[in-house]
Amino acid sequence: MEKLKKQIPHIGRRRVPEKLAAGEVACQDCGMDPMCSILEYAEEGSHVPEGVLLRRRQVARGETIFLKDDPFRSVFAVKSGSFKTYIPKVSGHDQVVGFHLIGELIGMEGLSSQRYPYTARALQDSSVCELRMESLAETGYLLEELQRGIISMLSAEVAFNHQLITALIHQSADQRLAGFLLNLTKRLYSRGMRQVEFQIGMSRSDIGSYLGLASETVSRVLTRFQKNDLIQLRHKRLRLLDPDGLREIAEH
Amino acid sequence: MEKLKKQIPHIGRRRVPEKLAAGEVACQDCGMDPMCSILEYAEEGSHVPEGVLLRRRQVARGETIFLKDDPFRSVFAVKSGSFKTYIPKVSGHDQVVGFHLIGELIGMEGLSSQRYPYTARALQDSSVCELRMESLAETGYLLEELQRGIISMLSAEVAFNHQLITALIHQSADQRLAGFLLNLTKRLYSRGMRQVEFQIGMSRSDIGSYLGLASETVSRVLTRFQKNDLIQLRHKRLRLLDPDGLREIAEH
DNA sequence: CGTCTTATTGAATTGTCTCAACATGCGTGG
DNA sequence: CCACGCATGTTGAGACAATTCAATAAGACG
Repeated sequence: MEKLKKQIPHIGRRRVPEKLAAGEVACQDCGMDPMCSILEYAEEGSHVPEGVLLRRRQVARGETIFLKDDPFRSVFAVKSGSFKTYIPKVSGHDQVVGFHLIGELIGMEGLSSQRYPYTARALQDSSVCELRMESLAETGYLLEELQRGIISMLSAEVAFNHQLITALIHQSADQRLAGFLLNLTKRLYSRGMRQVEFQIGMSRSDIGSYLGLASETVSRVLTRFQKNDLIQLRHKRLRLLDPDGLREIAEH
Repeated sequence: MEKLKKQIPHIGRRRVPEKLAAGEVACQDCGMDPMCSILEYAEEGSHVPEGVLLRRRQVARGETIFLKDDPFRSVFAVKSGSFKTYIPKVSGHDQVVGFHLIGELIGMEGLSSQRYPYTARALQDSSVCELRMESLAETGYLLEELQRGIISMLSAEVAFNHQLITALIHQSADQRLAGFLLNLTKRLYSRGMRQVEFQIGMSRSDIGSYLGLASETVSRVLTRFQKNDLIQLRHKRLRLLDPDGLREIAEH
């Protein structure tokens, strides 16, 4: 990603100054930025058709932006709010496969099969930017840089999943949750969200599904963390009081 | 991958007929094939430098082809034998993150960070082909088709990992092992290995690490499968006697 | 042929799940 | 704006699958 910027250094500077709504990620902190940059740069050559990049669509809490097995059209970036991606199950509980925070991308994994492998639903009122890969492909317009960005992102995703798998396998409920909380705040921090307190959109059962725990276990562990002054958790507002303590637990 | 072949239909036909050593995967069944094909095709234009594609290096059992955090150089394809990839842990057991059978690729995930995220070790005497991405990149030679192949492979990998995560979370030891055995044979079958009996290179603890089970549990379940005439397992030779029975268990 | 590693089997322990009751929050409509 | 009802979260007790520890058996390899 950073490499990409170095290759096209004039990008970013020439970007139109943006007005940030409260709680929105800045473009330079957004995961879509490398691709947006390339597209905007390319626009001068006017090869990019209209409607390839749709900016800041509002998505209401509970709304889906695509369903599992929908034909792959677009990659989305979360501008504000948060999403969960999950595989719907007939037998009761869905399987949550990911949380997508501010500045992160959704839908990339549809590239191979040309179908989305999961449903994406807003956990709270959110907004997204949409990159219509379909239109891009149709015009035969798939810049090498763009592809490189995609490759970079996908291989990062794979690495992250390896970590997740390792975590799920060997770690106790305490370790998983400590790691999860640290991961959340780390991700938000890297996107420029530097508050001490965060709104976590996901429910206990979402977290449980994602981490392979019963929602009751999630609840129990979180209250215990709270009793030990590791975190503060009121309703859906989270504050890490003792990140080092959590790290201690996560790494054992 | 298939799409790739359609786009360049003359590829494959023009390939030099190869002599297959016993137990080797045929080039047309190998995961590297789309990339090899492109490279060979391109050779006529003589843009590809020497030494980008190294064919059939022998790797002895127990030997590593790269270590975790080594600088990323190449992607490898397994021509014969099998490999495990794992994250070494100071505290005793390593975490196995993947098995790589005949015709499958290793190392792709190093692309993003430019370092290998795991160590790759031969489970038995094996041979590999090596694609030196480094040299490719240096010459500025990164075909769009090649990139598309990589993207396709990576997003398939992500999808597979989602499945794996789901499996690890909700499934019992029996289900995981049944699924694992079916997956192994399915992969071998798709690479042209059609024997009823296979040499599985991995130990019980490798399997346990990979599936998140104690090696004792793996052992117990496998012997139970054997008692129920689902499989035959002598030493390291495996035969599926009742795939439907296994499917029944895996899908519950 | 003996040694070292890997696999099997047994018995006791434990972390997490399930089931269940209760509490709290949230959105809706009156 | 409040009251109601449903969804979500908390807490407790019992059940159970898989782990751990341990002892033995069976291969692998020089």
